[in-house]
Amino acid sequence: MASVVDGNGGSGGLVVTELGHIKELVTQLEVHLGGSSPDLCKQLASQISSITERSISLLITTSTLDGARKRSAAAASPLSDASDAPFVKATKKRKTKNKERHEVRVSTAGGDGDHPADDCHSWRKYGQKEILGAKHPRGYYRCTHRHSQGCAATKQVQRTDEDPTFFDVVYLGEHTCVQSQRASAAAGQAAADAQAPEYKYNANPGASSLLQSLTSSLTVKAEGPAVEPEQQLLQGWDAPAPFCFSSTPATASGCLVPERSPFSAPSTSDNWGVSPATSDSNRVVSFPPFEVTLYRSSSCGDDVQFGFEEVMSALDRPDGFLDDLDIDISSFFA
DNA sequence: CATATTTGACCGCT
DNA sequence: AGCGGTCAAATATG
Repeated sequence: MASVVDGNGGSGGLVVTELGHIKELVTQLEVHLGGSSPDLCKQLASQISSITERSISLLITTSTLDGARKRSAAAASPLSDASDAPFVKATKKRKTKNKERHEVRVSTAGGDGDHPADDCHSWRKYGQKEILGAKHPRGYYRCTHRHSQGCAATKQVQRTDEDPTFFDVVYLGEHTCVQSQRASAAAGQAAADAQAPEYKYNANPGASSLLQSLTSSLTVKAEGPAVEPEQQLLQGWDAPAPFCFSSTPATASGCLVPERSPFSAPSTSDNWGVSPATSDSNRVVSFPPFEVTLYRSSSCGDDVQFGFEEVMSALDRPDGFLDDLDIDISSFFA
């Protein structure tokens, strides 16, 4: 359930990955420290800070949520941990049934301080509960189109105990709706949905679909063993990476909202359409997290268009970065 | 008036 | 029995 693509079946490896990323950023920072781009240094420092924060969050989450879960399934085989089948014995019925469950921790940045940033979906609150042992109540939301379109997606939002500026958001179920009635910030999303409905699940269509394209149309050297399709659905949630990837976009739902994003310019989802010819190389891997931050809710549905240079520049990576990752980008930037 | 939120009641699971 | 999740009537909002 709480699976990540780190080859360890747990978040420990992820934290290591994050720490590696931090180290890499520190190295970059050292290089640029005496340089002529204080802004870059600032950005690097900010990235380091944010990744560190995520790592801490991850460790906290691991020791609470995962810990509780693992305690309840203590007898389960460690190897089966990553498949969503810890209930081998009691497969009859669970309260959460077969709903996909994805957890993310988001800050109020991009939101209004009382709510996490908009995730480009219309939610309607249907309940609130005081949760035992938690300082803050949990809000229950379902998709606005539950009745009109039978969309069964729900989410639970709860302010974290540790840091009131952060929320734990749990998405349950998949969106089956086409959000053509979304009136607010995502006005442009409707058209995008019509043409590329698989992207409607992404919090940041431009950034997410870019990386979706990257991960689905490119051959990437994985850090760990190849991921099974079922596991692909789960990664990116318990993971602190700012994106979730999926080679099966139609089943991905509710990506974490990146807090800061260089993708502030408009773009169309279909500009980043996945090449059908590359569907056989759709292995999803755990990227060294692209530091894409500063997501604004107002960018939901915005059309963004940029080229490779801009992307790499925005990602603050050298052009050869992808080469280092053994990524074949030839078919991507046509 | 239509739609969204609040909130106590209800229900199923452990 | 207690807890978490959902329902639905009352209320609020535009």
